[in-house]
Amino acid sequence: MSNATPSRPTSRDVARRAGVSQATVSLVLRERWRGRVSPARAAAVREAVRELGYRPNLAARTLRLGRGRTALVVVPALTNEFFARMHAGAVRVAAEHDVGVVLYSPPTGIGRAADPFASAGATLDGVLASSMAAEALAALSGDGMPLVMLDSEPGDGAAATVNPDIATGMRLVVRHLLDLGHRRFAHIAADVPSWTFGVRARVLADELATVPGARLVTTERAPIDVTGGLLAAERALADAHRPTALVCDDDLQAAGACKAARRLGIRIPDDLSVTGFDDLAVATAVEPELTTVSLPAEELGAAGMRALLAALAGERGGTTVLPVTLTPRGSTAPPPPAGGRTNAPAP
Amino acid sequence: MSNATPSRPTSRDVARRAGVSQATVSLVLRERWRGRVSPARAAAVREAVRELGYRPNLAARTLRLGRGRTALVVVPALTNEFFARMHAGAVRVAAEHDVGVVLYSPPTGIGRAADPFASAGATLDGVLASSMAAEALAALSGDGMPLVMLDSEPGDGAAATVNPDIATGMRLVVRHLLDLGHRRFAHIAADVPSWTFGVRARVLADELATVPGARLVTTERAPIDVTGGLLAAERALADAHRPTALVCDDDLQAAGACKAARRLGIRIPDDLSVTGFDDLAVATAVEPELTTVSLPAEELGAAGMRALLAALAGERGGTTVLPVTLTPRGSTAPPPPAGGRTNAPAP
DNA sequence: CAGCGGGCGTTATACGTAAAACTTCCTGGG
DNA sequence: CCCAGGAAGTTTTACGTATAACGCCCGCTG
Repeated sequence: MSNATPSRPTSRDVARRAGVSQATVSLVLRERWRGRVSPARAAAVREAVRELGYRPNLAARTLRLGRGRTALVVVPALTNEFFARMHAGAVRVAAEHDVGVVLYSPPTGIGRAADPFASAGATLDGVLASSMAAEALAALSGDGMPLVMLDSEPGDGAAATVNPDIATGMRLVVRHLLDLGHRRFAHIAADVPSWTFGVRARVLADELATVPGARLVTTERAPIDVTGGLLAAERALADAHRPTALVCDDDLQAAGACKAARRLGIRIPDDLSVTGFDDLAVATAVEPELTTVSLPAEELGAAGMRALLAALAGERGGTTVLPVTLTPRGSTAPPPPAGGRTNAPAP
Repeated sequence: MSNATPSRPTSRDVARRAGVSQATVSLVLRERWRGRVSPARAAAVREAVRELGYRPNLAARTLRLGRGRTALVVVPALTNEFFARMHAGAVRVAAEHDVGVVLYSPPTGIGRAADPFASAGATLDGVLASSMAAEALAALSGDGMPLVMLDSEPGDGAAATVNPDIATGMRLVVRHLLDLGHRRFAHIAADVPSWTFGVRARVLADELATVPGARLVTTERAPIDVTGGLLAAERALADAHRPTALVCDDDLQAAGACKAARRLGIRIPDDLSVTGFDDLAVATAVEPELTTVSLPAEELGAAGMRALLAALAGERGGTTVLPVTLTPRGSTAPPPPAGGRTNAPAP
């Protein structure tokens, strides 16, 4: 177990053991030996590799090849379940292709974009970035490093973009509520600038504009957490012309909104309908369960990584849009009878 | 934008530009120039570095030095909020010390431990592993790679171990319930083998044993999610001799348990007390909010990374235990008056 | 004045791998 | 019989960095 040399075996050690030259070992291991090395020797090399437990030194390989097999994944916040799931999908695909993943999560929002590249530097082959601002692109595209954007504004700098069909998701939510009879809406919006939230706000407004009498009473910006949703809902419901439907940008906010309503004695879904977004674990943890939009988070990350691998291989991909579905649950229902009026006549 | 040579500048390019040799550049950049390079030349080198936007090639540096500045972090499942927060803490500390982080999350539970080392190989300097089985140690300790365990059984193979004070956490939960008057308990336990869950079960049993009349009616194993907790609670509450307190290993399970109870017409906390563990976001999303144990997840990851950095520097650390706190909320209360009897008299 | 040590720099080499360039041997066709 | 050409290897070199080993020059001292 403990030899004189506890250091890792090199390809030269393998060569010595197999009785061949180091070059031959390299040829065999790189599967470049068709018509270059006899099958018998190749087998001997592989046997020696097995016996010594040899693993190629990645630093040396990367140095020699000019590129490694490592992708940088940038996510704003891993503690957000959606990003975590996206990341899991990306890591899974990367692992399948024997590509390592280095994670970068900006300490304070989307800020200093140069840092991760300084630390992971030349060993990186590509970048998979989620929900990032455009200025971060500049630092990268100049380096000729393939960049795939996830959940972001499709732009020129990226080799490819993979997005969930947010527009359709929000459209389904609004239609669902309109079909139930709702006309007075409030939007609890995420307080961070991001493509996905921009789309949600725009589609919400657009859809309401197509229905006479329907209107957006108020938009409240809030952090993406339970407390944020709670406080925002309190503000939204304080309005005399109270909305009957609360459209939230996130399930956590929706859960908070439900708490706020209950504290005000407003029943869900009888008096107020609430919708979330993303279909996180919390959506089925609360009561009533949240009507929400299910996003294929894992598949999004997986597709993003596949696009990045394709880009590394030279292919140039466009924008991929993944389908989303509306998942109706218990937090939405027709508005109360007086839903159309301000002062409700008692039945 | 597009030069003849789009490739990264090397230290030789910097040397040429500054009118010095490549060795001098290296000396300046490594801060090894005290009495070796004149301040004027050093400044010139730094100027050239700035102008060219030079970044050292990490692969070459790693190859030369025999070690890099990269740590492997192994977590069972990033989509678990607790692990995500732990990981965030570890990444933060690593970034502060200019150390890169490679993430490995086993595709299927805690399984093949050799894989990540194959893919990240020789460039790794140390490993920070969470909730891993002991056999994974073997593959590593032999390589002489420092290993720090998080949230795991303190063992010999690791350079250091950092754990939350799970025993105290569970003790606080049980005392809290006992003080409220509960005597019939059920345990909804995580169905994965892990140090932390073993401790919880043991402490729960031990504490109940110290109080005459107190007993554990049943232990139900369940996956760590809402549905798992829901189904387990249904089983636990089907018992004729129904428990008055449900101790869950995780907040998600506790949330599911609350749903199950409500479906059975059991009020929380009036008829049944439920406790969670970890203090995840869901704990305050549900109603009533969950009484739970707050674990310092970020700090755990941060302390683990600090221990790993210390180990890389040659220091040998022991076991660090981080304090936890009980966070009482609305899901616990004294048992109903008939709590001691099986057939409750209708009031 | 010769020697010599210290400040300032350069040249040369090693890390482990990949692959181009080269050598050797063998077979078959003209 | 001789040579083209391919199979089967080996030798050599390059990747970019860090540092050991080596000069050179200047001022100081015996």
